[in-house]
Amino acid sequence: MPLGGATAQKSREEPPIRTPPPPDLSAVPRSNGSRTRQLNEDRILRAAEAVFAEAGFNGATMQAIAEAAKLPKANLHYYFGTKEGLYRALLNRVLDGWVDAFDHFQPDREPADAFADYVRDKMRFTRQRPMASKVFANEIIHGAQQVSEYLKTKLRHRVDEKAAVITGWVQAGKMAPVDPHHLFFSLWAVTQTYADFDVQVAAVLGKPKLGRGDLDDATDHVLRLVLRTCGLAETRPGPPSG
Amino acid sequence: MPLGGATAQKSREEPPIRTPPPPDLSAVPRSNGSRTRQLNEDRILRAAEAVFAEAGFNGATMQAIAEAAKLPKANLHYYFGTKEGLYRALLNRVLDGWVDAFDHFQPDREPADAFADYVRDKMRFTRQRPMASKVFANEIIHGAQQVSEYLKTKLRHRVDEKAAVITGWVQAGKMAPVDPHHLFFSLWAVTQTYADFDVQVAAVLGKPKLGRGDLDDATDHVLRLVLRTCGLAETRPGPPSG
DNA sequence: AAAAAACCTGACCAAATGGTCAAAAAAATT
DNA sequence: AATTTTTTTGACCATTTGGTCAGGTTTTTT
Repeated sequence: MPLGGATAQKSREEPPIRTPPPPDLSAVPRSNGSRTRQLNEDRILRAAEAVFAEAGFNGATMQAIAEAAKLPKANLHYYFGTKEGLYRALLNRVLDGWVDAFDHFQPDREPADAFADYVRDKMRFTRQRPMASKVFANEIIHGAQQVSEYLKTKLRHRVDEKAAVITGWVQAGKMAPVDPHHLFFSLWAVTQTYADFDVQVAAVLGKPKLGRGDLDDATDHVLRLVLRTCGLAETRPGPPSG
Repeated sequence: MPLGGATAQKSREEPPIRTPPPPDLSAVPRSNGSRTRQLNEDRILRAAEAVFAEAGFNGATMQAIAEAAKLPKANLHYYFGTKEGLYRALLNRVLDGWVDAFDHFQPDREPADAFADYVRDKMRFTRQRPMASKVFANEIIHGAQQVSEYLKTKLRHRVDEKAAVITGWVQAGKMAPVDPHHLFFSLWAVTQTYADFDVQVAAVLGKPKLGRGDLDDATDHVLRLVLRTCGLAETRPGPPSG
């Protein structure tokens, strides 16, 4: 749980009565498992994902999210406190699915299989939740204010860990030498570009909108690119006929 | 000149008098070459690039841009009319430098050289004007409202043209078969990721901020990736010793 | 069924923000 | 030097927007 959740209220002025400082629960969303709460939070987060992806943090309005969720605006504030609270909760959710794909990199696996699985996972995510990717991309582009801690600790360690696995493969002669960190950056870039920059890709391909077939082509291409980069696929330098 | 310039005013309500529709000058910035004008527009655009990159279109405020440019806010409106006008002018400027790099792809060149030059150009741009890249990325992520026309026409044709060159190389047996369009998407992705997502890259590398050395490493890596993908570099599958 | 807790929401703010304008200063032109 | 054009700005709006709140409704607990 990398990020904090919703805070309920904050008074503008400190009340004169010094109540015993409540334990700082600001980091733990007080989501008792209440049925309605669960349902509504999910509904709001879904709406927020779409609106934040489309308009960015500042462009998104609580009103727009409320309308997308078909709930009154005050309701969002009830569950998430502030706009930032909602945003953080959303980022949380997005980030959760982010690191999991790393699990494919196990020392005892065949590199080619691991990369293939990883790429396919990423591309599947791109297809299924392009909005999530955009929200994340937007956050990073604008300085990662909310997630920089996460990047510097959890993500970094995770990457270091898996970079070591790749280094191991290289040293075992199982794949061509590649800078593992930069390899990850490239993997993220080439897969997420189909979510974040979908409009550009579609425009250049002359399609009104990316379809399943396009994403399949993209996956094939990316797969080839990665395997060749790692020396895991023959690159017959000539026309397919010869 | 892919995009329009500044529009001066727009009335909220249609006046009852049907004045003859004025010739649509909305697309032509009335920038006479006045010395001060040239100077101030440039100054404002530079400030705008930084602010828009950092905060996105909606997050950026005219006030903030004015302060960055050290000019009163009303001055920006004098030169660019509206916030959108300023934004479009900025995008214009950014886009100008975007397509030029394509010139490296000439049929009679050695593929390896063309790709190397292209990648180096892109990486140089990433290093020198990361803000510009971010402004552009932001625009695309949020639907490319202002540049979709440009993407669908000028950029697309340019890419098609150069894709043909690459196809030619493949058919001549000068490089491994690759989908040229997707290859471009990958080229853009892996190079621009170092501008757009610099914060993430730095965080994962454990640096406070990307330095020249990091960008050099990145360039080496990307170069290798591209050449291997195109079958233009031997991928000795083993440790550097063997 | 009564009490408590959780939930809902219309009506309201205060602040921020894009944009306007008129009058003055500076530059360019005649 | 007079006149015209361009530039400069402080003061000023109208609108938007995040956030609050009180009082009511529903659900859960006892």
